[in-house]
Amino acid sequence: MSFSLATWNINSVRLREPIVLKLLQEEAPDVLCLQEIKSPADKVPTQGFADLGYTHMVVRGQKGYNGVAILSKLPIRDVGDKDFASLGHARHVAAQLENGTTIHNFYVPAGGDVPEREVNEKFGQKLDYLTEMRDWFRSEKPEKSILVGDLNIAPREDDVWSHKKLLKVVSHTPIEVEHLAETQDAGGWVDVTRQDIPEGELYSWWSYRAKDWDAADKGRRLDHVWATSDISNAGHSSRVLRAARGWEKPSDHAPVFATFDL
DNA sequence: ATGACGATTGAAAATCGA
Repeated sequence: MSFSLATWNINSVRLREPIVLKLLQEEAPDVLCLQEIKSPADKVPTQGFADLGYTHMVVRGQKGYNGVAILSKLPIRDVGDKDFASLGHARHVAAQLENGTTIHNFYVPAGGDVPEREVNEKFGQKLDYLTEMRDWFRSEKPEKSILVGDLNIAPREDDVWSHKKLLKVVSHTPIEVEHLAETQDAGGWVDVTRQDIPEGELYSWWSYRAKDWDAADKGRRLDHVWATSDISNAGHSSRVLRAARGWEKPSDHAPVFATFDL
């Protein structure tokens, strides 16, 4: 079988229900992983999604902050969550398709402003979150798995608009990139987006503060699609739907897509 | 320097995002 998947930091699923529906109508991924839904589970608007065929949902909600959800046209089974770094936040949930593929949906902490754990507790929490992800994957040895989400790190030089200018900016500092690489290595994860699009500038997030985000194009690739090496060759057709950043009342993130033949 | 904004809570201004 073949299924398509998208990951999107939606920045409030209730406020942006109209553009979620637009994405489902126009792009029709089989599975949509959302982050920053900023809603308790029982307040997520599900009727419109169900009307479009997305009758399955696995969700971890939280009032006001964070929150992740997996919407699916295909049957999915809730296979749990982990509270890495013991933050008490809803930042991870996993679901399994009937063919045995596990999908992890992550919202890694942003990490605050200053990239030093001594002066900024949030930065330390971000690093700790990644370290605990790493240790978990070392012990779990994931197989037949896909990991998506807003990992809040742009690892490569061509994942940011200016490598030099962002070296000391949280999301692109060497220590964060190192932590992400260790996490990726621990699970044997392959970056499917960069497997498909190995060359060139590629972003999935543009700040709300830019006067003209499209013209300035000062973006970062914070949103990722990974797969374990046993199935990474089944991944293809990766793309970023940049147009969604320009939709009515947009999220500051654009959705990232991939298709898997499994 | 992108910090020029936007969402949430709670009912104004603070907090968070990255």
